[in-house]
Amino acid sequence: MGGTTSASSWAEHAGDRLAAAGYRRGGARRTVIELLSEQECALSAHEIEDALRSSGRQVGRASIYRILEKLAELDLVTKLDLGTGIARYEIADPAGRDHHHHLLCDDCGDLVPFSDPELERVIGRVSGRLPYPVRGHEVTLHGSCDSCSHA
Amino acid sequence: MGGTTSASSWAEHAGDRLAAAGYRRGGARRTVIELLSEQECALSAHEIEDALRSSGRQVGRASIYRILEKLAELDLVTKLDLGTGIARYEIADPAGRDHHHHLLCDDCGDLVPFSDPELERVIGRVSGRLPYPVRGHEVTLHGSCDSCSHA
DNA sequence: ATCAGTGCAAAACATTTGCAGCATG
DNA sequence: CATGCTGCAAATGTTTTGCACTGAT
Repeated sequence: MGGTTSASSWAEHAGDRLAAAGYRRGGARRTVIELLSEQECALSAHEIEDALRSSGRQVGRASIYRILEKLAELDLVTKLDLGTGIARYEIADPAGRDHHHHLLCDDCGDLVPFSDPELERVIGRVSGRLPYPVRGHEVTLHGSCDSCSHA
Repeated sequence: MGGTTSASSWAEHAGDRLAAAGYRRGGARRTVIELLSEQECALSAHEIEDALRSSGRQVGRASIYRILEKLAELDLVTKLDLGTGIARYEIADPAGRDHHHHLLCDDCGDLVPFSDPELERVIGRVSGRLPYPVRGHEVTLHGSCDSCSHA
C-alpha cells in the first residue's frame, strides 16, 4: 500500500489546498499535517498531542482540535468516532488509493485497517438507492483481539 | 419490515433476558425498554430523556445511561457513535430480522435506516479474512439531506 | 504592518460515579 | 424485608471557546 510517497504527497496536497482556500500553512498547522502524513492509521487528538510532544514539536491542545476541524472541513482528513467516545483522525486520500475501513477491538481499542474492492462496489450500489447523495462512508467491524480474548 | 409485533416481542424478550441474568425489570428499566421498543431507529440518551419526560414517565439521566449500558452488555441494544460525539442506541434484533445500517446527514444529524443483503454477505466474507473474529459491524454513509443541501 | 493563527485557561458538553432513599421480587 | 435500582449532584474526560499575543504573508 502507498507508503512514504503518497503520504508526503498528501502533506503537500494539504498545504496547497489550505493556501488555495486562503489559509496559512505555517507553524502548528504544518506540524500537525506532517505528523498525520506519517501515520498508517487513525490517531486521537490526545495521541497526536503526545506524539508531537515526544518529538519536541509541542502544539496546544486547542490548536490541534482547531486544525483537525479545518482539515476535516476541507476533506483532507476523515474524522472517525468508532463508539469509544474519542474521535480519531486520519488522512483522506482524494484518489481513494489508501481508502480503508477498520476492525476495532472493543476491549482495548486496538485498530486494524482493511480494505476490499467488492465492499466498496456494493456500498456504491447501495448508495445510489438512498434518498439523498452519499458523500462518504465508514465500515467498522467489532471484535476482541487475540490478547483480549485470551485474557 | 417487522413493526409492532417484533418490537413488542423484543420488549418481552429484553425483560425475560434481564430476569434470566438475575436483574430486575421494574420501574425505570421497564419504562426505557418500552420506549426503545416503539422506535424505528436509534435515539440518543438525551432524546430518550426528553421523550420520556414528554410522555410523563420521567427517568433520571444517570439511570438512562446505566440502563442502556446494561442492555448493551446483554446485546439487547446496539450503541452507535456515528461521528457526532453523541451516542445513539437502538434495539438489537437477535434473529437479525431488523438488522440495518444508517445514512446520516452531517449537517442536521438526520438518520435514515437502510439494509442490503449483498452488503451483509460481503461483510461476512471480508470478516473471515481478518486476524480475529468479528462479533458485529456498522456501516455509516454520510451526506446532506435535501433540506440541508438546498439551504 | 496586518490579520490570521496560536496557546493558555476556562467553559461547555456528554457521560460516569457516589451515595442516600425507595421499590421490586 | 433484603438487595438491587433510582435519582440527585458532583466528578470525569473530551472537545470548544474567549482572549491576548505571536508569527506568516
